[in-house]
Amino acid sequence: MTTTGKSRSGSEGGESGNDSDRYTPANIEKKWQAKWEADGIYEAADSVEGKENYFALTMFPYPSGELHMGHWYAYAPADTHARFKRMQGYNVMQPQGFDSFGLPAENAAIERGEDPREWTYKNIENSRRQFREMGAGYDWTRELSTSDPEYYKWNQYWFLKFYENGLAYRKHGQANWCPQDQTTLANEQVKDGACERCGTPVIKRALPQWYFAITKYADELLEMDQIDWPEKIKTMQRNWIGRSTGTTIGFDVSEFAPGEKIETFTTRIDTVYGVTFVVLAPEHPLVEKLTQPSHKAAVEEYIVHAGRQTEIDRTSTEREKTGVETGSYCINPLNGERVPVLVGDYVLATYGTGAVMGVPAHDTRDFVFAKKYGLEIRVVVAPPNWDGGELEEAWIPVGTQLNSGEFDGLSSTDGKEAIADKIESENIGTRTITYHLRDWLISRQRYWGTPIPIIYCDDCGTVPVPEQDLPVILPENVTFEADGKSPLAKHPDFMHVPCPDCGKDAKRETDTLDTFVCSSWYQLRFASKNPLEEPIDIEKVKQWMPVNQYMGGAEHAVMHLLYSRFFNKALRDLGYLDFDEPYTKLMNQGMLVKDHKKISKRSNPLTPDPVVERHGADTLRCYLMFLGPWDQGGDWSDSGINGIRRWLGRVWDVVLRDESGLNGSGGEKHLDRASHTTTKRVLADMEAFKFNTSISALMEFTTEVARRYDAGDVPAAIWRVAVDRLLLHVAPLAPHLAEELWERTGHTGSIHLELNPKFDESLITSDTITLAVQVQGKLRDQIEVAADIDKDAAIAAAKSSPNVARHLENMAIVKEIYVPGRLVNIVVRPA
RNA sequence: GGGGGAGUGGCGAAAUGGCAGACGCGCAUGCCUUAGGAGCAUGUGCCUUAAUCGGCGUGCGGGUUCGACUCCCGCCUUCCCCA
Repeated sequence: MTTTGKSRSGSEGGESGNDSDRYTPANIEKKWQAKWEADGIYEAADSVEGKENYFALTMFPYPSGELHMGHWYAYAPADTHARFKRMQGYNVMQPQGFDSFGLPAENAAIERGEDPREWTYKNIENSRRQFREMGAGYDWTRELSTSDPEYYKWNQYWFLKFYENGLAYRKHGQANWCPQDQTTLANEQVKDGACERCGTPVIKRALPQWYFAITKYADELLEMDQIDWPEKIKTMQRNWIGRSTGTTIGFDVSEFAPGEKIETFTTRIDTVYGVTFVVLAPEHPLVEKLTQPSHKAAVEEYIVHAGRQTEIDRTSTEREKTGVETGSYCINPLNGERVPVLVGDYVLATYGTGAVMGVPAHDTRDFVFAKKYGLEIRVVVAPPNWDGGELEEAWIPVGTQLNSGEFDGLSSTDGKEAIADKIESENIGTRTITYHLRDWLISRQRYWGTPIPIIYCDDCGTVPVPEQDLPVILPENVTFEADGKSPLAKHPDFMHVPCPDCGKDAKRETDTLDTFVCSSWYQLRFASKNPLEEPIDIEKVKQWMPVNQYMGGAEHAVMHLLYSRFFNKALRDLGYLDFDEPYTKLMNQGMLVKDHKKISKRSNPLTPDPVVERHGADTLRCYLMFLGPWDQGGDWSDSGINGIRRWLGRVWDVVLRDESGLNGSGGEKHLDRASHTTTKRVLADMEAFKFNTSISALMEFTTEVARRYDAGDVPAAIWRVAVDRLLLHVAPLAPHLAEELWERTGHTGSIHLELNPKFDESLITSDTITLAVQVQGKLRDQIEVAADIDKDAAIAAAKSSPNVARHLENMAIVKEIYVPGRLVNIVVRPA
């Protein structure tokens, strides 16, 4: 079907005249977006008679400006899945909002003098518009932005509740400090020793900071049996929490520092008889006391040098391990030996006890260290069949205890327990559980965040802001300088307040909360529609939570997802929630790349708007889902999108055909089989997020429906039912197109409120089947046989094939295999 | 160094242990046409062939099996996470 009189330019949507006959996305998408919103078809009631609630949530975006193609890749398939669940009969609630506090807004202020508030809300507006253009079926009545006072007020509320219950505390300590962003960072935000946001190497800085006591929940956070999450994410969380069981043991140094011991932690107490030195972190408090005058100069120089290194440098396995002697010795409590105490920068003060026992024979790093400094390497866990010779490298696996006093001869597995027993019974140490997980550092020396509701009074100390004074409003008119102080600290009106307890002049806390606090509980706020003077609506939360399906990128595996689980458990223990986990099911989409490279604004840009303009939102949605399995990511190429556009054009064309003249017969079985097979495939694939194969199935079905029409071998009514089925399956994928065609083919009401078609297994099976026939496992023919054929008949039929017979000549049949409905395999050997 | 993915045509990819390459891109040939970034039809893994037949083929090397992209063992490459 071609139109005439088209101009050469603007062939996509600039046509006039016969537009109604052609698929022209621009003509229909805006119309339906407006109508859906006016009709409120995606607004979820908190309960619907006869329907189960289904909370579909996708990690909300940071409004950085434009939604880029990566956002589309995350949100469009997620929206399709939520639409699919709605058509499966669930009362679906799919909200959207904005995680709108954070550094980029503030950096825009510092770099370009833009007001962070204006910048942020302008971006939110823009993102909202783009979500609408995507055709996303969000319940906008639940929208929230975390930078709104009515949201962040409740961050402050939770902070106070945590504080009252010992879950929030302030501590002077070594914090991760990003010199570029001029702020502290949580451990989770340090990647490879650098700031995860800007890549600047992170240094340690002593500061008083606020923490959430997430480590109190370390053990419970390790329990993940009841959540249906990718094993990969669970593993990452387990590794991050990093529970290890071992033994803490003290090495006496009273000879040099009266009454003192060096506490060390080891998971390999079985090797304790092999200790030939002990290493302290340069920051260890005993270094000063233990350094002998003769070694003082060398140690001090070493410590200065170490202070200039980043943690990543210090712990890199590539780098040579260095150390320096203190001149002191300590006593191994197991064998009474006197071993040297060194300072080494590969030991970090912030992990474990800040000191390690050196067992060169059984630890890789200690081995290298001992070789370098000529320290003794004493084997105490003998490798199997060890000849007593020098080791080439440290022996890490299990072995037989040796040089270990009364424990000689035990396997090191048993030795570990026996030695730990002895240490505990003699009170020289204890079994200890340690975690890699640290408490969550939540203070940020930044402006664009939630003010921490604390006041410091000279007389009363740390005083929480009274609940009725919340929210502590983030002031306007602040000055931005990258000088490591929160702009709030330079805002006198904000800072100086009377003490809530005594009324004397006092100062506010000027740090703000880590923005991950905002995203730790937003799902509860989405579930609590229109809460008035409370953080969450407990009754509504019960109706919706936990989230049925959570979707988002795997980059949040150990930050957001862990914090959110912690929040849920903490709020449960504070009496707000009655469930343990926030997200029942988790799906991680993969990364969208272009030319195998990460998409980036500067070097590898990819924006959706031109594609939407040219092909429409439906085409882009479907194309992103057709690229490949969603969880494995996709590789964008411009050329492939035409295939999807053609398919949607074919759907348009076939659905709008006039079937009134159809009155043939004979093709009904074909059409039934195709219909029910398609439904079976699509229902299973959509449920499992396999959008790519769903679309393949629908492409094939589109061809079948057109073929039956062309063949004219089905009655009109039956053909039209198949077309409706096609549209219903297309609806979650290409919502505008399906809605337009649904209306044009005489239906009333939105297609998105319809239910998915069902399938009848008995209509899928056919009377005849094609059997593959193999000889020696190689395909030799394909034969058409009755579907219910038995083994003997199938084999007989196979042998009657001339091509098969040729391969059986002069052969003796060894075995005959029949796989019902699939194939025959004849195994032979030369006769 | 540890943990986890992934490796299949020119490209994106599909395949409960059972006909490898569905579906789509691209390409080729043809049709249509007011010549165009449109539409339709047919073909398209590689080698051989006029065509069949046949042979080869899922990163590499072994193994289990009547039968392996799929399961097992050992490598290689690559991506992500953690050190």
